[in-house]
Amino acid sequence: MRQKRVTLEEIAQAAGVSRATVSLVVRKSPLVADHTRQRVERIMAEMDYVRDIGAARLRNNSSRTVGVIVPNLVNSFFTEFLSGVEDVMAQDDRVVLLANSRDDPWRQDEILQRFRGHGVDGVILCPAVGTEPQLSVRIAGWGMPLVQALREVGPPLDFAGADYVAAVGLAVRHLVEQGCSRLAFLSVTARTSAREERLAGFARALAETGITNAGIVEADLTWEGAAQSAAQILALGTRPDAVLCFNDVLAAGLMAGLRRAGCEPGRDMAVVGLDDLPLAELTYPALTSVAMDAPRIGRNAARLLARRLADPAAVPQRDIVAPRLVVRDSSFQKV
Amino acid sequence: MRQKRVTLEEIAQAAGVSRATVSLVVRKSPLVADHTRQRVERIMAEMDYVRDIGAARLRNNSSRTVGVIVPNLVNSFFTEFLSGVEDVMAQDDRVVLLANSRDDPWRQDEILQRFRGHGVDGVILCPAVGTEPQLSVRIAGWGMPLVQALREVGPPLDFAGADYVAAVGLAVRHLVEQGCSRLAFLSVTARTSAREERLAGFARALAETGITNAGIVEADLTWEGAAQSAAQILALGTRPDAVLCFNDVLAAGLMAGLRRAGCEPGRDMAVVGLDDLPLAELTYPALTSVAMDAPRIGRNAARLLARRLADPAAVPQRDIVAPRLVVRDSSFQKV
DNA sequence: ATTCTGTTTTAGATCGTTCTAAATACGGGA
DNA sequence: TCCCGTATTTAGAACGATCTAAAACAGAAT
Repeated sequence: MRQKRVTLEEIAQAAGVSRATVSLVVRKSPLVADHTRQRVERIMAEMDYVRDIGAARLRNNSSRTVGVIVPNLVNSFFTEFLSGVEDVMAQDDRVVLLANSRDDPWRQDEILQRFRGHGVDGVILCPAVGTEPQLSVRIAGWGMPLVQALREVGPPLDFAGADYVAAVGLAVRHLVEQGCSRLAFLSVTARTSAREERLAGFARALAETGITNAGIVEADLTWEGAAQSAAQILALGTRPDAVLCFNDVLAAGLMAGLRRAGCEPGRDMAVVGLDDLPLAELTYPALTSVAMDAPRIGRNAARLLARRLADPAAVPQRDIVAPRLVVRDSSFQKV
Repeated sequence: MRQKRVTLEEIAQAAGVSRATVSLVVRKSPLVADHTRQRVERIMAEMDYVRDIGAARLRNNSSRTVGVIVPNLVNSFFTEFLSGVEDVMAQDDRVVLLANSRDDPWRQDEILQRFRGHGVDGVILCPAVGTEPQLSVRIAGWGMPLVQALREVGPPLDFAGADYVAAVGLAVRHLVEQGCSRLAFLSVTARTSAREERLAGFARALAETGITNAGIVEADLTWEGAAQSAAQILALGTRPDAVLCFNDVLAAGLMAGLRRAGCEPGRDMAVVGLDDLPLAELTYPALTSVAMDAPRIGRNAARLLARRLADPAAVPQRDIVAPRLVVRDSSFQKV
């Protein structure tokens, strides 16, 4: 039995004022007299009035709703990111529409249309693999404020991410200090801006430190994928004494695979991850990683969007968080 | 520059029919003639029409929007659950409003009001610790369809969860088969229905197998909390040879704590978790756990809500998924 | 009293859709 | 030709808020 809503009209009736006045009270306008405001507020509380934001939006075009699209809800990096977004949005009394593109550009399009239909004020998007570069301008064409996060397509607009080039640099320098001299990189097959950035960081760090590139191996972005690539890594022309991984999930998988192949990570081979997910503490040996503070990136993205909503003409801004090296046990190498 | 929406009226104009007819086309009503439908559909596509769901809801009271409230976005059990919910909702062309109560009943109330204001069709709630038992009836009083998930307060209504009593039974029987004879339980301080259920399962399983209860220890629901409780467990009056943990996060933390105290899990002490999170594969030794299929619980919850929306008078239903034991290396015990 | 401020309040139109009830069109059969 | 039933279409009133422009109300100054 769907309840009927208490409306402004009814409150107005009960308070002996007009709908318009009650509306002003709801919106905390300074125009209404104190005694009126108090009376109306009391009555609203008594009658359990809940403002209909949908109806309001119809008139004034602000739904206090934002869409968030992530490519994945299993990788905890994205959920920590999401948690940061949700956090700031809740503080601003906004609500998050969540959707999972599963890294499928077609699904992503569907979701965007759905969001459009729901009248979101703006969108935070981590573009799916294979997203057309023009997507961000298409979205702009709809008049829908957009912030990209973690990955990026199209011309540089509002963006919240992390400095993976620097992150890779930190990791490589750490390994060099540990005495490693032949370094491999475990990358992923999926082509995203995040991947390009890490590869670029790898190339740059090799150049800067002069360490040997033992090779780049690609794996699927899963635990098993990484475990299977252990064999490839051990068979590389120049056998590496350290492996830097695209992220912690791959690093954890790789360590399992190496051990299965009789190569003990943290002793026979140094392994370093990226992201510093909570699981880094729980692997064995505990995983050395570079922390990216995903919740913070999420908060940044939310704030960027809030800024854009407040001032649609603002100049595009990029918020990049700095990485922090967290040394644990997997990066020692004692041959 | 916020774009103006293309409206029904404009489509109607362009197609030389009335607003009402276009509305019928949008809703795929069989009432309109085929040639009209086709013409209108073509024009809608040309003009990039997007139906305003908010406006529609205002009239017909269905927003195709559901709220989901979880107490936590870091524990991957909840995010996998969420992923299942989102999945089914997207299939039904519904959109998920996500919020995180952080296990705070007061925040949870705020969120519910916010959702109410946004006119959600219904809510999936995993109640925060300390939620008043009357909450579910209060929500019903608002005419807001509700499905509870994973945890439960108040009289039995629609609920999607897992059979933790059976899960604990599986784990205990497995440990007994391994030759364990003195069993401890690592529980949590937070008082939820999930906790009660697991404790009940523990008591029942002890009674059925006749194994010795070495004691129940409580920890905070974090990795560090569990690590610290290792000492307490080792100091128990009857020293246990196996520990069953509230969930995998605690189990992983406990294993780290035990090892730090010089007690090797999987050799000196059997450890079993619950939930079978992805991290269970990555701990060392790999964690024996009881899989609960969180995404499936999420899908169940979504379907329960869909059912309730379709038929508000349906008799309450409970969907409980059966547990599955996953044996890995942490449950062997070879003193 | 009247006029003039400035403060509060309000009627009525509006947002984009769906609903209701009624109008119109179309095809036969009488 | 006219009438009737079925198939299509439509005008106009909702839904619950906000906006605009103007009205009502004070109190002070003339």
